Amino acid sequence: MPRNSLGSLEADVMDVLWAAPEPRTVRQVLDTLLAGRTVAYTTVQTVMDNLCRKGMLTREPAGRANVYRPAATREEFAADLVGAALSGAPDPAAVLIRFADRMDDADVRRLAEALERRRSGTGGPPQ
Amino acid sequence: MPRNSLGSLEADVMDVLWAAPEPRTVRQVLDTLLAGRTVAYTTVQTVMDNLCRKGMLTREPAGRANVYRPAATREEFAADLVGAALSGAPDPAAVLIRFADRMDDADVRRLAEALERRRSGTGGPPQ
DNA sequence: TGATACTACTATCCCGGATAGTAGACGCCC
DNA sequence: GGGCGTCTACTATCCGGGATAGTAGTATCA
Repeated sequence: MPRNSLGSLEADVMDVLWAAPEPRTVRQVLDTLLAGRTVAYTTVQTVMDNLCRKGMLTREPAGRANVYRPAATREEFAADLVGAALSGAPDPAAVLIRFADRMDDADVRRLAEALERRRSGTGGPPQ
Repeated sequence: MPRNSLGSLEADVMDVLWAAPEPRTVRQVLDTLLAGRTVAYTTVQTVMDNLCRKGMLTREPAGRANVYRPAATREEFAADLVGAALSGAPDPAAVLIRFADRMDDADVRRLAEALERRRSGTGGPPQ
């Protein structure tokens, strides 16, 4: 079963790029992936090209190769997924309230505090 | 593109069953679906059988047919999806905080209040 | 200029969902 | 009680997307 709307290789590639402080070439991503699995250069290249077409990655020339960087942070992407999960639900807030029942107390506290901060208008969203 | 981890027909069937106050037979679901699309009885039957095998529906005999009911409410299912969307994110609460930026103020208020209620230990989750 | 590395294009395989046909069982009506 | 209609179970086909990778072309460097 594909992880999170991405295929398994796609997700692995995104993980590598999200973990990297700098944009990466296909070769660099491949080398990282080879630590945990076997996959051909061209396979990774195709997947990264697909991710570009889907808007998940941006590409820019660097020397004779291209470097790729995530178009969104992992958090932004995950937030999109949450939005998709909630689309079609008649009451999104009710779903999140239910979901909060499964969260641990520390996360609930952090979330509650963040919401309070937003409600009091203090917070422009960070970043 | 499939809606929310379910195929489009699967999602339509679930919508019918979630909207129904009582469990429904294949025939009844089919009749509802036929208002908006053309689909064969056996197609619906296969899809509902698949949903049973996936644990999304439960089936019980009723007269000479079976009736089907959702194994979980729409909210519970959506909460599962949210959980899946958050799995793999290193900081789930951060994702939700980011997502809250996209919610309208009324929903944020409701969510914040529900979280406060939970933190003060008042609320066993409804259901 | 030849070796190397990168890209673009293409092809194959596989899986899951969508779709529906067929066969068998069961109950009902005449 | 036998045919008719309905229901279920099983099976088959089709299609799209992801995974995988090969080939050809191009650019770069020694």
